[in-house]
Amino acid sequence: MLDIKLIRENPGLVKAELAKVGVEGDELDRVLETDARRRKLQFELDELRSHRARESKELGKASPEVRDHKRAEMRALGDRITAGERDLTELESQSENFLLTLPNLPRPHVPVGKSDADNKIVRTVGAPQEFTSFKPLPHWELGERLGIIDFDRGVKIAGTRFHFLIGAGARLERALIAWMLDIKTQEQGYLEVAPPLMVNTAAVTGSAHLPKFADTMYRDFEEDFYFIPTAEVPLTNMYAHEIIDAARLPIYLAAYTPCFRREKMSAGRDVRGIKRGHQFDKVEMVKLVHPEQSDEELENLVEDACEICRRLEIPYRVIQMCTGDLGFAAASKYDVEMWAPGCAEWLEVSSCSNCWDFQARRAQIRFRAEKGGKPEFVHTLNGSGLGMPRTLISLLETYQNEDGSITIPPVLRPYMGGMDRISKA
RNA sequence: GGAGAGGUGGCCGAGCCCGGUUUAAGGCGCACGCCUGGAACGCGUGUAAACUCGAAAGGGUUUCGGGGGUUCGAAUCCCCCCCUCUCCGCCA
Repeated sequence: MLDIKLIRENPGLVKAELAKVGVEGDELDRVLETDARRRKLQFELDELRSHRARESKELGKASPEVRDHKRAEMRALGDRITAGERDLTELESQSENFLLTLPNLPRPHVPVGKSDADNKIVRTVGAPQEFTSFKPLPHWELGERLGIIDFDRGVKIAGTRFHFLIGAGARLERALIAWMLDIKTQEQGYLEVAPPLMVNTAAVTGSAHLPKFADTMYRDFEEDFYFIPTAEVPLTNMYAHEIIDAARLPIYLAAYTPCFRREKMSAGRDVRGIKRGHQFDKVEMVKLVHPEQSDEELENLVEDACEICRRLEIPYRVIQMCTGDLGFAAASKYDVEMWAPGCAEWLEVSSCSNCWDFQARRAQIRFRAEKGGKPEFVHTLNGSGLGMPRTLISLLETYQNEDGSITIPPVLRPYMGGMDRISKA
């Protein structure tokens, strides 16, 4: 959420920045008008309430005659206050509801652009390998031939975009998760967390997935539960409505969780293989940091994601999102893409965002810089480290052999009970 | 799911029956000052957040789990909801 004070004091700037992310700021004038009315009403109401408190106290001490005499007058005052409170609540929720629909503003260094076509390739590490003796297969063929991915039975019991991982396939994913978490916790300084996979409306609003993305999430309509679309939601909200001691910052959190997405927006896209399912596993990183650190922390976060690609020895590249492709909550964002030779494309395995104070303001995550100082909003960052299905795709396709077997990357062998190759059972 | 007990400031805890005398007692913690060679003890002072008016100094309002109601006036009375604990039931 944007700071209403920033909009109030600098509407021109906010409009210009919103234009960069493709949002017309025309409605800003309306919210400013609402805000002005709200403040005026707030002041008037405060005066009335102050008056009532004093008078009521006097009335308590007054004689019964005086009391009866003034009662009608006070009653009218009470009615005015009640009416004013109703109006104030209405104005507040109007402003609030509007502010909740505005996206974050981009950082100044983010390249201005309209769509993903304007994104910038920051660097490419490793070159896509040449397959000279045979043509690399896509993972759906490899997986089915090896019997480690079963699409038909996934569809049978759940529907399209579901699959089974079986035997060494399931084991391989579990190995990836354990290995990634070990790197996060033992080398990169993250605290491992196993969060709830279902969260309430407040949490999903705090992370800015509501109100805008309501139709992309699964939910329980009877009980105010949303199935998390990413662990970013529970991790970012972990410290909601808290004032964190500055000495505890930065907070680095890592979690493995399944993620649930309706993928309504992408109906018909990426239907082949395991690239885009309704449910997928992911290791997620979240950082809560001092505002002055967040730009630098984002760079480190991207590196923490890239480290996984490096150790798997799979070519990857880092893409800087332009203003038009930042998404709703990010002020700055990088994607990490891994090369998948079978389907011959770069796959987004990580998306790393600096959300600035956008989520912190929604979720009221604050810290106190010094004793007695005013609480300030932290900055929140999140990034995948990494998403399983696409990492699995790259891995299977990269490490495939001519006979259809898969070589297990050396770093994962300890997590596979020493197995060095997946062959047809 | 049923029954009972609860939810009060950073923490503990009184107030609720019986509405106004509370500026939410008292304690702990924390900060500062005095005391001390230095500390402990002791003494004193202070100790939330949000909104809002104001150039500032400073002022006003709201918040006793959340919402609604009664009332001139609600932490206190009434209704609904949420959460915690104890016991019972059911269940992986």
